[in-house]
Parts: sequence; C-alpha cells; structure tokens
Amino acid sequence: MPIRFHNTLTRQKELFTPMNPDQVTMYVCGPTVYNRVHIGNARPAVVFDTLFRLLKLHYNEVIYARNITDIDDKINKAAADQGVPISVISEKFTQAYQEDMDALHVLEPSIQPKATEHVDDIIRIITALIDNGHAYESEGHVLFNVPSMEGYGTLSNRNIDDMLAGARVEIADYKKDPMDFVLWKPSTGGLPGWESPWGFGRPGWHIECTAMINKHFGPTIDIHAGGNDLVFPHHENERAQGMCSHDGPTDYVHYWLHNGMININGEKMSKSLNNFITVKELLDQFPGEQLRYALLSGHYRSVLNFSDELIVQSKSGLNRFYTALKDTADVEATPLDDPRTGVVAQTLADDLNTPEALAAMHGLAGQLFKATDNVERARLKGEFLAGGALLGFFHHQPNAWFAIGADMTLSDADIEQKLTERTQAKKDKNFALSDSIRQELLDLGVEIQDTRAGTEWHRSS
RNA sequence: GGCGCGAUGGCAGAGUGGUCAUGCAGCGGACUGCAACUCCGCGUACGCCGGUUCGAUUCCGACUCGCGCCUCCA
Repeated sequence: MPIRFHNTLTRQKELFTPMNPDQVTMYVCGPTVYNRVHIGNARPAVVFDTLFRLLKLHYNEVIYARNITDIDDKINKAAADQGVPISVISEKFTQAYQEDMDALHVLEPSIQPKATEHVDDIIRIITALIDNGHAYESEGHVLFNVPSMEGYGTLSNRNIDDMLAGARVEIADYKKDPMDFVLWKPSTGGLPGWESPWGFGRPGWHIECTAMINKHFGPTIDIHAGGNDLVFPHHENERAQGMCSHDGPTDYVHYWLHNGMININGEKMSKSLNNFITVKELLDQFPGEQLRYALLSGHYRSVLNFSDELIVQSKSGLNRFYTALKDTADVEATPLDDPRTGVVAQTLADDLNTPEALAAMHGLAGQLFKATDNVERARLKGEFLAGGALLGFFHHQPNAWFAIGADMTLSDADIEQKLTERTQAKKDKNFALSDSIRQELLDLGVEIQDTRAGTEWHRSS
C-alpha cells in the first residue's frame, strides 16, 4: 500500500518515497513555550502524531523530532514581567505542553530538541552561511541575504518583487536588501543572550529549526510539517538557510506538509476577539479522546471549525465505537496479518484522510454489530482495534469511557441492589415500579439495557 | 495589489464522469411490557451561468460569495 501526500513544495499529491527505504526522518514545528497552548497548536501535534503512527506501520524506523522553542522574545517578555529567568517560564510551559499532549494521547516524539541546547549548532550554521556568502554581519546583527539565493520563494510560491510591492514595512537600515532576515541579533539591556563571534546576542526565529535538523538528521530530511501559517516566512527561510549552508546544492526537505487553521465557532482565533481556547480549558471539560476525534474529523489541510456542535458530535461518534467494543467484549480479536492492509491504514495512506478513516471505523463498527459468526467478529474486532490504535483511540475500557464525568452518587453495590429490585418488580409485572427505578437510576447517571442475558448497565454523563 | 484555498442534504464531512459516502440530528418500522442498545427503511445534497460529453456535483471557462498568507501566528 503506497503512501501519498500533498506536498506544499510541488502543490500536488505525490507518492511518498523516503531517502532510506528502512528509515523515515520527520520534523514538526513544536510550541514556543511562553503560555499554555491553544487548540490550534494541538492540531499539528495530533494530526502528525497520526502520521507518525502510520509511518511506523510502514517503516522499520521513524525518527520524529518535534522541537521546543525556548528562545523567543515572548518568553523574554514573560520572564521580565514576572522577574524570573527565562528558564522558569520555558520549563513551566514545556511541562504543561507535555501534559496537554499526553492527555490528547499524542505519542512522545523520538526527539524533542530545545533551542537553548543548540546555540552552538546555530552559531556553526550561521558561520557557514557567512562563509558561503549567503549571510553578512551588520551592526551586531547577522542577516541572511535573500537575493544571494536562487529560487527563494519556491516553497511559498511567491516572488520577491510581488512581496515588496505589497509591503508597507519600514526597512531596517542595517539590511542590505529589504527581504533579508535576521539570523542573529544583539541582546542589550539585560536581555538573555549567548556569546557569539558577533557579540552577545540571541538567534533569530527561523535558524533554530535548521540547526536542529542539521544536528540530528543531517542536511536533508524526508518530511517537515507544521501549520500553514508557517509556510511564509518561517519555512521559506528555514529552507533557504538549510539549502545554503552546505557546499553545493542541497535539498533540505523532500515533503512539506501543512495543516489548516482552526476557527472557534466560525471565527478565527484572535486576541482581540478574546476567543483563544487553550487545550487545558477543553481538557477540563472533555476527555482528550473526544477532542482528538474532533481534531481528526476534518481533513488536515482544511480549515476546521472547532464548534460546540463538533465537540458534541465527536462524543456521539466515540460512544458508537465504544458500544461496539462493549458488545464484543467477549470476543478475542484476531490481529491483522499485515496492519498496513487495514481499511483505516489504507485511507490514511491517501494523504492522511482522517474523515475517511473515521467513516471506515464506523463501517467496521456497523459490521461488528451485525456479525454473528465468531470468527468474523474476531477478525472485525482485530481490524477495528488496529484502526483505533492508528487514530489514537481506545485508551479506556468501554464502561470506564461511558462513566467519564458521570454522577458517582451510587456505588456499584447500590446499583446492583436497585436492579435486583427492578428485576423483581418486572417479574411481578409491577411496571410502574420497575420504570420508576429505571428513571431514578437514569437521573443518577446510570443507563440500563435489558438483554437476553439479563440487565446490563453503565454509568453515563 | 500578489499568491493560494474553499462553496456538498438540518449539522459535520469525504468522494466520484454514469446504482452507495459516513456520522450526528429527524421521521417511519423491527426488537422490548414500555424503554434503552442494536437493526431495517426514509429524505429529489452537490453556490451561479456557460462549455466539453450520450451523460457533470465531479473536467474547462466566467461570475458571486467566503477565507488564508504576504515580517516571529500552529
């Protein structure tokens, strides 16, 4: 089963072929750790986590790096405001990020490099760019000289003249060319910084990713992903740095993947609208799995409207999945001979079509409900579980899932007692009593189903 | 101004040159003492106008509307 991706660089769907048939290298832009991340930050983490899971099925080794940006002026500002070292801010929110991602069932990447641990590498690559004639020092700054690179703008599909025509930005006088961007800037007035050949200072934004990729993977990687707002300038500049910091022409990234943005109830998240929703706020109200379902319910390249309705529907969808698991609790799943052939894996192989994958999961659930043959049920359950694992679902036992957020006034023993009374009432044909007991239980968060085997119950919120 | 994206049934959201998405919600039915769960069935969906075609939601062109990026925002 071949894997295909939409590559931002070529603007079309392409067959994925890694440089090394046994090993895939991928890098995803992670958070700047200066506050709790919002739901928009969670989209690439969850989407490309699903990609990571898929790739691991197809290749012996997948090395996945997701960086932590812990050098940034927003961190500097937060630290200055609170009168603490930047490490206090960055460590606190790095920790918070890990917690949020864990709750969304995002697997830990293979490597989580930090900018502060790569300042030497950053300095090395800036030096190389200067040596190659692609960067220059000016008034304590080091700048990448954009006109020195043939093909700048290819990734974001724009040309310099058009950009300058629309620009209304004042050009800093230390720049040779208006498009030149900062690789290193001076730190004065007590700002955090590091010693460098160009004085005490700190790196620009784009260079850390290039440096970390070079350090951990070498000049070229298979996949680089992130939000589509990063295409320009961040990834365009990264690409320029990566390609120009080596002798001779070098590819930087073979497949660029970019996810679309998230809207909140139809509006773009923005500070002025005050509609930023943090992952933490959502996790306080909904299980991570439900949020994950919601994030995967749209194709990753499209805008996703993170509405109240979406969250509700996501819960219903997962309830159906868990009902299927509950109904087949007695069935021992038969694992797929080749997990890559599962219907979910196949839909994901087509440019990570997660809505189609969820539809496939619903298809399997329906078959599971209908099947009567035990061999067939075991096979279906195996495929269903494999699909769930790829999508990052099924971290609960079914009854535990339904009980999330449920009223716990009644103990299990209380419930069993009530059900015994109800069963007796039913035997006595005292349906008024049996129905009132059922309603009482329902009011206390206990749903019941009468089956041939007796009465089943589970808690529900 | 430059570059790009989108418009699918009440909602969400795939996909396809010609019988089918899928889920949620709704309606009818089966099951049930009644329910619940599950199952079966139902709704003349593809922005507008042309073109290509035996046939277009799908391809091509124009239009309308909405959206994104164009300096540190995933």
